[in-house]
Amino acid sequence: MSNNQFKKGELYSFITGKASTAIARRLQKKFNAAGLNITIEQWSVLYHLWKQEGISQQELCNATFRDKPSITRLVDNLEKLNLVKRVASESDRRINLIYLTKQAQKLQEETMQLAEETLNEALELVPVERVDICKEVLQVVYDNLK
Amino acid sequence: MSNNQFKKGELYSFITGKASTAIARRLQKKFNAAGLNITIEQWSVLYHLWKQEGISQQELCNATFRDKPSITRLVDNLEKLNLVKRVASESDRRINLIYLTKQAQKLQEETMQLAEETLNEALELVPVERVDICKEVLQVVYDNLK
DNA sequence: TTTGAATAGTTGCACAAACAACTATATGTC
DNA sequence: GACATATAGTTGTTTGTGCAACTATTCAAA
Repeated sequence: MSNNQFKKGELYSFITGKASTAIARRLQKKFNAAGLNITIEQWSVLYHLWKQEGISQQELCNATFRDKPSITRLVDNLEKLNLVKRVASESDRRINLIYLTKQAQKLQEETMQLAEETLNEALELVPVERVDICKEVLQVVYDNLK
Repeated sequence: MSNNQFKKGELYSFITGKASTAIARRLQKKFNAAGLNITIEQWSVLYHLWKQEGISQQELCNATFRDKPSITRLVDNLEKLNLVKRVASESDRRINLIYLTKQAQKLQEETMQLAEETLNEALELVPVERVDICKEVLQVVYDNLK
C-alpha cells in the first residue's frame, strides 16, 4: 500500500477542501466589499471566457469541471446580470456559443487583481518551491480522479 | 511581493479546489455504489461525532468549518435518516448536544475504509514526502485565512 | 432515406452553502 | 431584580451542485 499515509486525523481536510473553501470565501468577501455583484462560481465561468470567448457550454463544462445543468444555470444567471450572451451556432444548432458583454470585459482586471491578492494572503510565508510542489500534487490528484 | 507566484493560468485550480471536488465526487460515488444513503457533507459531520459525540452544534460548526444554518440543516437531515439525535443540554437550554444512533456507529468502519481507499487512488504515484508538503501548505493556507 | 445512436442543452428534484433576520436562553452590570 | 448584551440555534431567500429524465439536433449505418 504505497500511499497509505492518511491517519484518521488527517484525511478530513483533504476530502473536504477546507483550504480552497477558505480561499473562495475570502475572495467572495473581496468581491462583495468592492461592490462586485457576482459569485465565485460565476467568476470562474468568466475566467475561462476571458481566456477565450465564443466557446460552447459543453466546453465550459470541461473547463470548469462542472456538469451541464450547473453550466446551464450559471449561464442563465450571468445572462440575467447582462454579463454574457448566448448565440446559437450557425453550423450546429444544438450549440450555444457564449460571448462576453462589455460589462463583463470591464470586470476582468479588477477581479483578477483581487484573486491574486487573495492568493498572496493565502500563501503568505510559504516558500515558492513548496507552493509549486503543492500545486503539482493537486494536479496529479485531479488527473488521477477526473 | 514574496508570493506573487501565480500567473494567470495557474490560479484557477487553487481557488476552485478542483482536486478536493474530484476527491469528494469519487467518495460520493463509492458511498452510492455501496448502498450507503448519505452525502459527503453528512459524512463529514459524522466524522467528527465518531471522534467525539455529545458535542454542540456550535462545536460542529467550528470542526467542520461551516456556519450555523448549514449545521442546523445537516443535523436536520441526519436526524431524519435516524443517524443522530439532538439532546437538550441540562446545564444550558440553548444548547443541543448531538449523539450518534447505533445505525450511525455501524457506518464508521465501512465509510472510513472507503475514504482511505479514495485517497489512495487520488495519491497514487505521489511520493509520501510530497504529499506531506502539500498537506502542510494547505494547512498554512487555512490558518492564514480562517 | 429512414432509423437509431450520440451530442448539446434544459428542467425537476433533493441537498447544501452563505447571508440576514429572527427566537430563546444565559450572563454580566447597574 | 432589570436591562443590555452575548450566545445557540432556527428560518427564509438566493445561489449552486449532482443526478435523472427530457427535447432538439446531428451523424452514421442499413
